Amino acid sequence: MPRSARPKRSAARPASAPKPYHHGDLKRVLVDAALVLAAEGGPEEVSVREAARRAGVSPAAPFRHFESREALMSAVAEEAQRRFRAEIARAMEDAPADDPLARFRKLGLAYLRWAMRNPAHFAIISSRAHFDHDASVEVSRDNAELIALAGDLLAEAAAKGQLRPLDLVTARIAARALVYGFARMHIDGHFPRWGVAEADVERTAEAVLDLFVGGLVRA
Amino acid sequence: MPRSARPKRSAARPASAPKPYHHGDLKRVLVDAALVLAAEGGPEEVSVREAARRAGVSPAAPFRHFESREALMSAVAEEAQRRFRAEIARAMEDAPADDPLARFRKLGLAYLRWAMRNPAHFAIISSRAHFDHDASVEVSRDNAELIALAGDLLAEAAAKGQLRPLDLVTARIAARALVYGFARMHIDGHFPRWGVAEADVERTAEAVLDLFVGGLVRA
DNA sequence: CAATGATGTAATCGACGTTTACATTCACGT
DNA sequence: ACGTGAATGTAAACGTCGATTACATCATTG
Repeated sequence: MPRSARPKRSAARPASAPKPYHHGDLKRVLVDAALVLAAEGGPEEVSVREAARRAGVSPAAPFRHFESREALMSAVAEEAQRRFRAEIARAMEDAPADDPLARFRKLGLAYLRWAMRNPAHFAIISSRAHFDHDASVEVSRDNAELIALAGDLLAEAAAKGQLRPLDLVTARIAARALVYGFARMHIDGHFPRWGVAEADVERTAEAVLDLFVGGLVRA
Repeated sequence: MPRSARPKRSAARPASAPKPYHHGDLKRVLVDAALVLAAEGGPEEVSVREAARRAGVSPAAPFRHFESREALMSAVAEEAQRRFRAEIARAMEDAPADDPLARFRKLGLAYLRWAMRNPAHFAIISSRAHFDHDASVEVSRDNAELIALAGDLLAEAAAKGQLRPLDLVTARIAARALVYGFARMHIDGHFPRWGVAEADVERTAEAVLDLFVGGLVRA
């Protein structure tokens, strides 16, 4: 029975058709499944076998597309990084072009907001424990750009006389430590202990950021 | 529980004697082995089997003393927490008793110093991922005391008019986010990317802390 | 000194990452 | 249209891990 026109990789294959031997877009599906697994149970819960299971494929299949679990995690990290970068870029668009300190604040807010809402994906991006950062140009480049952006904004603000006298390199590192620390406190479950309810986390993040920026400005 | 219960069996067995069936102090030895494993390869590298191997005991033996890997990690966390607390206490002893802001700074420095020198143990203490915080009263209590101490010092400083007008709760959270973030940047391997060499990390930590405290004081 | 409980071992289980040999299908040159 | 090689799937296996079970050894104590 010649199955005349096979929907090779067209949209949804009819529900009655038998599962085709080839998946069509397994690589992408595996990454998506891994993203979901991470979101559900944290980065550690991502397993190659479970991703394969959810993709409806044998345990060995993923290894046709990823050398190892770490390689899969790298792909996951790159997708997460793309989303993160997109959110940052969007936030910077509607920030006042002429006020570097306001832009700096907006940058911090966007960083924190995304981290609060995508804790597992943020965790994957942010720690060497989950994939090989050195092997992923994209994540490295994005990160370098973020660092540079924050540094430039601080330098502009200083040039405009908005800041008290301080070392810009130190300020840049302190700013990063502040937002990264806040994000990790959230990820690592500190806030219940600090009396900060889940619903208040974003508000608290803003208050903390404002307090920090307030400490940078000239009195 | 004093740690004096040493020669359960008469004396240390002569090197030539056959290995006795009972180990004598397996629980302690397992925790020590796990601490070493963590220090060598990070918290994730701690395995029950490897700890058993290093203790010269069968893979099932540890389960006589710990219900699960997580229980072992809890014991590890409690030992690490003891060491951390001791270092903090020591640092607070030689801090000026009458200058709350100086004490606050000293507290931050001690926190960072220990975290820089014991990254894996700090990581274990600091994240729910590695053991069940809620099941460990000791770690919870220590942490609450640390939070309270920082809060009290800030409040004292405010009462003495050392601080600019600010919300103390927010300042406390910001301070923690700053030091925790710095510590995690170190753990998660951010600093090479930030142009901070390993040798400069403690110096940088001090600069960052000073910049933050400088932002709290009244101008 | 015998009973009992504490603490060890051996064997086993299921989940995982990964590899190997083999099966199926796609893509492309003739 | 065909046939062949590359791409992509499966099945089965290996070793490691956490964990459980049945059994062995030993220390304590009535």
